[in-house]
Amino acid sequence: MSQTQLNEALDSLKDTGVRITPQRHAILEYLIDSMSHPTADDIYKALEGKFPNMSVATVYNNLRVFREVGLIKELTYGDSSSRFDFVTTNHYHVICQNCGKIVDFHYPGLDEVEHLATHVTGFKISHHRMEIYGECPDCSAKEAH
Amino acid sequence: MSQTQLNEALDSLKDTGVRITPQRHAILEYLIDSMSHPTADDIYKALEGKFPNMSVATVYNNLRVFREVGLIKELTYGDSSSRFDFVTTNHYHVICQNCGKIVDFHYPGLDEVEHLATHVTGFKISHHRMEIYGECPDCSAKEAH
DNA sequence: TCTTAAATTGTAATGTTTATAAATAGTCTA
DNA sequence: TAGACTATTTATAAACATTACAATTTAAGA
Repeated sequence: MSQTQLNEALDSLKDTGVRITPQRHAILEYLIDSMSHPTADDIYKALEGKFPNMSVATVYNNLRVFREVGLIKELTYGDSSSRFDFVTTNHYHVICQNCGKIVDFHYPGLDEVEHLATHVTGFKISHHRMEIYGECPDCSAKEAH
Repeated sequence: MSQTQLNEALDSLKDTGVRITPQRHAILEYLIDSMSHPTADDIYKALEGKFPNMSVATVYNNLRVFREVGLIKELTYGDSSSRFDFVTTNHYHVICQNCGKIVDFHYPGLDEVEHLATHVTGFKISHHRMEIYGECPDCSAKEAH
């Protein structure tokens, strides 16, 4: 795991005056380690062993805190529940419409889109998000069988 | 209103073997006319006068049908409920993070992104979505007061 | 160690969306 | 046009994710 990322995250929490609780430590650690994009429930279930008494509300509360501090991004796809992604470098996501697999896709940020949007709409643009949808190689292979 | 769009939509429903009911007609008409991006509940409330007995389930059912036929797009932003958009030309959305206003932003489709994603990930890409976030002029003006 | 405000917990409540079964109504055929 | 078949609507209940709340616990600074 990336101890550096975790420490940096903890520091930035301290700087914002957010207390470091064992639960927060564990949730952050899980978000950094898991190469997936877990839902709140995924996190809750994954930490059940370590924190048998942890409440679902704690997971949600802290995910909100982390989001407000800018440590994580909330991804809302079509499905019922949000997914959470630890913020590292700028990247987009490619999503398999068949099995739901999410693959990181590094691509230079589309700054020119934001600039044009500023001109056309008069908005003060802060950021954008993009997702790319398709079928992953595994699913394509299975289909061909 | 665009009678043409409505008729084309009704035709493409007929072609797929979907029955034209008064409720479907009204929901489609509302989606085409409303320049906003309504939620299922918005639609339900808007048609209450015309169809006092219409069920919420009918709205949801038909929005799913329309989506499957490709007439509308379902947009899942951060908020609690999905929004629905009648598909016309390719455009993206600029969203005000303060008041929630959604403005259409016409921009040539980012085909090269899809191509690169194909190469890098091996996915069979079908489409992508992008949203741009910021603060609308009205909200900026109010803040400055 | 003590104090205090913040965080956690457990539970109830909210709100959106789906499932289900009975009633209704389009559309096709004769 | 009438009748039959099946899709659709309705009403309601259920599922599900997320939030609100009050009581308890705890992190962190003095």
